[in-house]
Formats: sequence, structure tokens, C-alpha cells
Amino acid sequence: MGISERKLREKESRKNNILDSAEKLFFSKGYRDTTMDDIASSAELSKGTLYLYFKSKDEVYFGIALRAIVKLSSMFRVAFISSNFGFIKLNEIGRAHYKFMMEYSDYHKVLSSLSSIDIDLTIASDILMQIGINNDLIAKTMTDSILIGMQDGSIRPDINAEKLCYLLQAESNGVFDMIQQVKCLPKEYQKFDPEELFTTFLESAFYYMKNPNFNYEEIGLKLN
Amino acid sequence: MGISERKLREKESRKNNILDSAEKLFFSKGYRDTTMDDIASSAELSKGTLYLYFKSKDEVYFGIALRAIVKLSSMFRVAFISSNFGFIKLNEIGRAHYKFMMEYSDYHKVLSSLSSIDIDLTIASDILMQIGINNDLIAKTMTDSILIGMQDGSIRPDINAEKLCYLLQAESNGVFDMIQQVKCLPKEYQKFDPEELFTTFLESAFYYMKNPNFNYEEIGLKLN
DNA sequence: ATAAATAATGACCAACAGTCAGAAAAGAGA
DNA sequence: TCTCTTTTCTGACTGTTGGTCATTATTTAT
Repeated sequence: MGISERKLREKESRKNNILDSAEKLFFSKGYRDTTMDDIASSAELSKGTLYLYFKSKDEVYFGIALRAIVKLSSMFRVAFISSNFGFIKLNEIGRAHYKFMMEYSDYHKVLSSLSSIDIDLTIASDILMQIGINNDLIAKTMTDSILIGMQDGSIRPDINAEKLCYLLQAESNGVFDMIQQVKCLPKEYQKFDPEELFTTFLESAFYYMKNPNFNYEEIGLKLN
Repeated sequence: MGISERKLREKESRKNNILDSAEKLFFSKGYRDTTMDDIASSAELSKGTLYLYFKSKDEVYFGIALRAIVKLSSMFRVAFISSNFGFIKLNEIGRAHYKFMMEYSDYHKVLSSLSSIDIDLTIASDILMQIGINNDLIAKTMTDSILIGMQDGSIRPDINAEKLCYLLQAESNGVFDMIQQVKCLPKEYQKFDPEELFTTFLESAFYYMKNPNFNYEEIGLKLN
């Protein structure tokens, strides 16, 4: 049946059109000030039709969050394969995350606002499930990097890899959120350079993770 | 004028009654599902009167956030004076924050949800300003601890104190948010023990901050 | 006792998320 | 090409809720 396939494609592309419109509106006016009527008319649809494709306003927002986390996790994968050494993999993942936050700051905000007061994450939702899958993928990429690093000697082996992964995720989320916040402040209120905070974070994290018996210069790294 | 003073006291206590009611409702039903009518009737007030004391629903929420951060910053002060050594001060501050998150988890959630999609922090608001003041106080308590630690030798002096303060704040926010999230999951989904993540965090942070020339055992600390 | 000021009320309004009966379009079968 | 069925689309409508305001009640000052 070629027809039902085409219909599926059309449905998917319609969903994407809606998300395109919603994205622009959410990013420029914010979640609260964007109405479903706004989104509908921007996507050249009636409100009723909009609700055929997304069952609530939150669901639309989740759709954008899914785009965001898919982008992020793919950047993590690219960073992962950039080197064979676990330590460098992790380093590159950190830089990828920083790049994501700088280049796709709106996406970053969406992701960090997901666990906010006004969104119910407990509802059953296909999109929310896919977000969870990507989240797990991100965690796996990091854990794998750590395990590989422990094997090749570039990361100290006496910590639990999974625990370290969660610690790094938690810490970096906090650091990126703060950088994001500071970036939105007027220049004269910015008490520090965002990039500098990130650099210090990387430095401190890797200071904790490095293996004292490993020769980092051999793999082209200078560590203090 | 004793009368106007009494009136001011009454107004303050009325505000507190409202916040008491609002707190219970927000904490049990969530922000979205709590209506201003709910709060009004729970505080035995008409809606119009409620709006005499708080000019919006957000403002009520800010009022609760103010209670939260006042509590947190006072716990920080107590931790600060618990020792003379900067390193121990910081350590106690970290533990105080952990205690706050465990004992006042609802307050913690309020604070971490403040920078969420659905709240406009740019509006002019007296309460929001007071929150800012307490936030600065917290930052100052931490920065002072660091500076004292650098003076007494318990913290390595080759880092910028203010930058370190922001890094610690950012990291711990991230870590506590993750712990909070995990705590809300059903036990079988919890991949790690919250306390353990916190311990590892403290360990890694202090590993970075410690001064190699300082004898920690002399002040009763065993560091690995 | 009366006027002035302050506090409280609840009916009312506008905005908005979400619904649904019916119209329009697309597809299948002849 | 015509007709019946299924799918897609529509926009008027509903219920809820944040916020307002003219009016009433209470307190204070004279």
C-alpha cells in the first residue's frame, strides 16, 4: 500500500511544520504567552486540526524537547567516536555539550526547563518516552567512555563508572544552566566569563578523574 | 502611632496566613492545579482580598520561594560559623545544603523551579528583590569561606575565589536537582543511592580544592 | 455622632486550553 | 463518472481560571 505510506509521511511532515511554527513562537514569546491559536494560525491550521496532531500544549513542547535531545545525543555520538581514548572521548563530549548550549541555546533552555513546575512529566506520552530513550543513550555514551577510559588507563579505575556518569551529568547540567542564566544578564552584571567557568569546570572534573599512572602527554594532552 | 504599627503587623501576619495556605496547596496539588480561588477559600478570604496582599499568582509563589531561600541562607550562616577553618566551613555548608534538600524538599523544589519556563523573573517585584538579596548573601557566605580557607591554608590559593564559588553553586545545584529527581522515582528505578552521589560530589569537589601543603589531620580531617 | 479612610467582597470579564458536531476532501468500488 | 465510505479538517462553543472593580462593611479620626 503506497498510499498509506505516503499518508504517514505527510502526517510526519505536518507534525514537523507545526513544530517549526511552535518553536518560533515559544522561543520568541515564551511558553505562557504562546497560545494554541497562535500556533494553529502560524501553521495555517485550524485549532481543531492542531489537536489532531498534538493532544495538548505540553505535547507540542515535548515535541520540541525531543528535537533538542536528539540533536544533543547525536553530538555526543560524534564526540564519542572522535578518539579512541576514554579520557579524550569524555573531554570531547563535554565540549560538545558546551557547543550545544552556545549554538542551540533555545534548545538547551527547553531541555533544562523540562523538569519545571508547570509541566507534568508523569503523563503517558509517546514523545516523552522517546525523550527518555535519548536520555538513556546519552548516559550510555558517557558511561561507555568512562569504562573505555578505565580500560585504556586514561581514567582512574577506582570509581564506579555509572555513578561518575551521573555525577558528571548532574554537575554539567548545573554549570550549563548557570552559564545560560548569566548569558541572559546585561553585560555589566556578568561577574564572570561563561567560557571561563566551563573551562574551570572541565579542569576540576578531569583533575578528579585522571589516572596518576597514565602518561597524558603521550596522547597529546597537557594536564596541570 | 501604635495603630499603624499594629496594622502593619496585622498585614504581615495576614500575608503569612495566605502563604501557609498556598504552601499546602502548591505542595500537594502542584502550581498549575492550584487556583487563586483555592488559595482564597483555604485562607478564608475572598479572591479580591487575596489580590490586595499579592498582586498575582506568581507573586504568591515568590513569597514561598522567599521563605525557602531565607531558610537556606540561614542554614548556610550556621554552617559558616561552625568552624574557623575555611575548608571545614565550606564542607559544613555543603552538608547544610544537603540537609535542606532532604528536610525541606518542597522548598528545594520551589527554588530549583524558579528559573522555569512558566515564571517571568524579569518583572519588578519586591519579593523577587529580597530573594536576590538572600541569593547574594549565600554567595557571599561561600566566597568568604573560600577566602578564609585560602588565608588559613586549608584551600589552595591559586584559584579565583568568586569563580570557585559560582562553580560550586552551579555544580551542587545540578547534583541536588538530580538527587531530588531520583528520590521521586520508584525505588526499583533508582540506579544509585542519593547520599552516595552527594558524598562522591563532596569528595571530588574537595579533591580539587585542597591544598597539598596543608595538614588536614591536624584539624581532624581524613582526606583520601 | 459623623465624616473620612481603609479593608473586604464577589459578581464579572477576557483569555485560553481543549471539544465536538458537522463540513470538506480523499479514496474505494462500480 | 457517479456514489458510498473513510479520513481529514473546521471553527463555534464550553469550562476554567487569573485578574478587576464598583460596591459594601469596618475602622479610625474628628
